[in-house]
Amino acid sequence: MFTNLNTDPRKKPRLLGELGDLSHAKVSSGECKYSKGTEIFGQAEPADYIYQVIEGAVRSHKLLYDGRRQIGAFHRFTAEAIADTTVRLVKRQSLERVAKTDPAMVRSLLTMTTDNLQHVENHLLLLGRQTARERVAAFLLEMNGRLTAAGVMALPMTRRDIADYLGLTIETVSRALSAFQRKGYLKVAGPYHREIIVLNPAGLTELDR
Amino acid sequence: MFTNLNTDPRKKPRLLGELGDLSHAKVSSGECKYSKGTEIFGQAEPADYIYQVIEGAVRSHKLLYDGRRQIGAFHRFTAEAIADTTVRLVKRQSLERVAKTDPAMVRSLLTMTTDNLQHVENHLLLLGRQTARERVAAFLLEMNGRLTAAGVMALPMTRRDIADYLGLTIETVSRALSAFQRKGYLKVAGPYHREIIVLNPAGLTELDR
DNA sequence: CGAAGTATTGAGACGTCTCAAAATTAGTGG
DNA sequence: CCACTAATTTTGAGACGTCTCAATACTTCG
Repeated sequence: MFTNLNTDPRKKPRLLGELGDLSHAKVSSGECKYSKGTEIFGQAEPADYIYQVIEGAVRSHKLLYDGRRQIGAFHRFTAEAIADTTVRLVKRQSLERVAKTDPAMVRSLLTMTTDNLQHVENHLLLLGRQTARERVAAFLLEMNGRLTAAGVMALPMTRRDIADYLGLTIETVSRALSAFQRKGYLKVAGPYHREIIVLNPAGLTELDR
Repeated sequence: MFTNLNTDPRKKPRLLGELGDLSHAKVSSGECKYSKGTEIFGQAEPADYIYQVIEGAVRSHKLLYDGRRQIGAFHRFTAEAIADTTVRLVKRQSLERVAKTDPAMVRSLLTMTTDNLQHVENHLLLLGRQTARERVAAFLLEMNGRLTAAGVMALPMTRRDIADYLGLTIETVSRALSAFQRKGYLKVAGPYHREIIVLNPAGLTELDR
């Protein structure tokens, strides 16, 4: 998957994901490790680099001047929490040079970007036109689709991350989850950031139509 | 610009835009004309084609089962309203064949997709975290940036289109515009769908920070 | 065990939506 | 060009949902 990973809406770096593997490509790249909670940007000129997550999990977000935050996507490469992460840095300039000699890679990049675009456009509909409960239901089903089979999954992020992904407050997310539990749509167990959710998808799917 | 143009969130066609010109490319393409209000899709299998607007203006949107709509982007190639439009159809399959022989075109597509992704990700922030007035202000400034110089512009779409673009109701859009007029941020004149807006960007820019 | 961080719950405030009516504009046929 | 009708926009009043602020509960970590 592909996305911005920004603190400033005006800067436009890119984050590479699962589809492409640039490790053998003829680009000048370097790996960097970031521990949990570290800002990946601010350390290199964002717009000049492309990032690929090798291990860990990353969230990409944008900020408004007053701190309001919107997460665009979660990127997960292990079952871990938003945790220690290794990232490969690729100079954009270098990439564009390679693009001329490696058409397959460009095609791969195009596929990734297109997939990401589809995800983000679905997210527009969610943010623009769905209620709080519909958003939380959609989020749970999205996570469920990516993870373990059969409605059992871990939620490796905080309520704040979920809220900022769904354009809600943490209180509203919490209330929605509580309501779903009361209705028998899910059960929660386990420690923070590794909560186990047992889904009864029937109810949620109806909400998420 | 690049975007989905959907009635069904599950189908994923692509709409090409200003950057690329496929008319001379070695792809099998055909032009189609659509009059105002026509659904471009439903007439060919959406997922199998890529679309490029040649003349006119197009909006792309997604729908929920109950009719709630979210517009992802406006695409404008004349100053006209969402009006009669000519579209070039390119078979996706054909495009992928060409991609192997025409790396420049793939790079062009990648650029377009990346640009579109940036636009959509900014829109996520708007839909997730900005108030109604901030959204309307951002919309006006976005349109202003694309059109005539110096704060004079035509608004070639209905309140419903604007509302669905901003994730609001038509009433809320109307109230925001009225409030801006009362504050002296803008003046409106002219007929429906060709309203002339005279901006005083100072106030709006502050709102749109 | 204590402290800090995170999540849940409650009560009220606020903003947007819904529904309804009035005003304005567009389109049509005489 | 005018009258009439349909469509769109504006405005108003109240309903509803989410946010804000505050208190409590729970978890993690020292």
